[in-house]
Amino acid sequence: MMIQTQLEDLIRQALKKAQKKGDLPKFPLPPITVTRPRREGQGDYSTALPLQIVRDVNNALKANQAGSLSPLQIGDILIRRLPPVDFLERAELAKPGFINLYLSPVWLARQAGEIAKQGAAYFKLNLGKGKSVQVEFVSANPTGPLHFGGARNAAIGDALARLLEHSGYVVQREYYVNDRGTQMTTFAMTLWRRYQQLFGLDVSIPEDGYPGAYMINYAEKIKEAYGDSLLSLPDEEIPAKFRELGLKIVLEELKEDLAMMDVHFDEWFSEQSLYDDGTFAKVFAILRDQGDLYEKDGAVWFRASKYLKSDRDEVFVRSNGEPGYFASDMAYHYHKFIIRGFDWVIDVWAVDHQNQAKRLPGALQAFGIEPERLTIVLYDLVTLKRGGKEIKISKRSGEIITMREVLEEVGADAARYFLLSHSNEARIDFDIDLAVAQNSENPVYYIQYAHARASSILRKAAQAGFIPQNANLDLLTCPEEQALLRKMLQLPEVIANAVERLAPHHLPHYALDLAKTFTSFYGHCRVLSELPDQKDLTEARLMLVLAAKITLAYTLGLMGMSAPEKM
RNA sequence: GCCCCCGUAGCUCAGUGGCCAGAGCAGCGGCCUUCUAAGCCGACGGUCGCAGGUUCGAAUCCUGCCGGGGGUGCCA
Repeated sequence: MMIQTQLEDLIRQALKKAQKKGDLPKFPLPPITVTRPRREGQGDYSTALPLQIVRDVNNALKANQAGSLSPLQIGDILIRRLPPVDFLERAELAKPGFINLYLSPVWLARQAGEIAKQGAAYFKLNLGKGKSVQVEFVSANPTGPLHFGGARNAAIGDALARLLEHSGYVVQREYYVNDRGTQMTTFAMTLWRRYQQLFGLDVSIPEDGYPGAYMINYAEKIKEAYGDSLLSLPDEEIPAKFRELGLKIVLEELKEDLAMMDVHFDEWFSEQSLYDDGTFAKVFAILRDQGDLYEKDGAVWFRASKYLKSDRDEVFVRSNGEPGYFASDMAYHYHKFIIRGFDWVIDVWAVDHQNQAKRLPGALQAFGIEPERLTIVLYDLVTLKRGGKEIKISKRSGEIITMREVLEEVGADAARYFLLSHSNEARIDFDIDLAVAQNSENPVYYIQYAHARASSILRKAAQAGFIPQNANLDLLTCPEEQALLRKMLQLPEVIANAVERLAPHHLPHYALDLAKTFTSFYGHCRVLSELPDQKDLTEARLMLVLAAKITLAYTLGLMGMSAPEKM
């Protein structure tokens, strides 16, 4: 359990005890929170509980005609009732009514040993208690290479999945493949024309087709595999055949691109399969039988107004007979919750889907699915910059800046770091020059360097024959050592906060903080010493270095970044 | 029109009820016979978009306004 949570329990116990013993009157317990103060001298943790309960206390006392208490008096009472524990050194009262809590330096020092012994397990939480959660992310249309914006989706989605996995959830990563509908047909027909062109036929791509040069590459792949044998295909077979071939090529490419970022999916879920396996028909029947569907203007509408605070209904089946995106989304989420039974589903979408994000969870009530079970994480777009100037993309030529291009230029670690370091709702100006810079301007290298340094020290120590197994950790008392220990202990809190808010951007900020604290320790505290009388200290510090290395690697791992042994 | 997001140090951004607002970078001043100077230490730097309100306490919550972006489709 996190130390923060343990302290909250401690304060709660003190309050209960004070009430039981009659030091304080009885009133319902408020939520008790212990936070990390910003400033030094205010404890490792503090609580403003006396200020929060002073009114309740005095109202209760007034009812008993028993005078009144000040926040400081209440704080004093609570401190006296705090049960003694090994990790808490002392509690101090501070004006106007705070209780500042100081961790025991000896206990802190010994955590280095715990981390070294337990490894990553030290930081795992059990917030999820085995709940199953699906994280669906990226899910870009399979009609071409991934745009760079998709990289942000991948970074956020994968980091969320990792955070949840390490917090006691059973996680499934899913990519939703929009393999049906008008776009797919247009894609297939563009591909067909490009294929024909490769054999010198004078044909042009469809009016609203995909003009990008990558389509020619796809056509060439088909030519390599099939030669000219497809030219004679009957007209009615062309769309389906080229859709199938094109989809296969694109999906392979998507998998490769995402693998460059070390992003892997458990399931590539086909939209078309919802229609092939009867899920859509089932959903349609359910809604129809509930009276949630009606016809108007030749289309079938879903009575969204029945479930949402909205007077606008949704088109379910278009007048051309094709189900709309809303229908697919309903069927898809029916499949997620009812057929596959996920406890919780997180969809990672770009902000331009905000309207659907607002409506879909409520609409699922039509299937008896509580809206809270679907969380849609929205993130803002990414603009690419080079030398401070925005790189414009040309829609007309169909040339986009692909995720692969940027990853090849800046590297997956830097891309992950920058894409993750902004809150989801904030727009990102991604400066390629900065991400590529291998100098002090780039925090990515600073963080990884800290890990490489820790590794280097441990390597050298091993060569020198140090085996820090029974080190006397009580020797870790200097400010830099203690600061490093405190920072490492913060990681579970960072994870818990990131999970609670589904905000992975806290990780890169913490990582930088941790690296800074480690490097400061490195600068102040010589680890490897030749002096015989320093042997104990060296061993203790080696444990600390090992613990720091584990913590750094774990943090980098949560972000999907590598932790190099050498740089 | 209505709805959502953003507006914090020169720049890029954290911080969403707690005690004198933080980091990185840039700029300024120190520090390399020492485990990687891709480094360390220090000083400087802010009317938290504006105006009201709620609260013992507001960058954080509420209302209005200003500026930027997005949404509001028988596109996804």
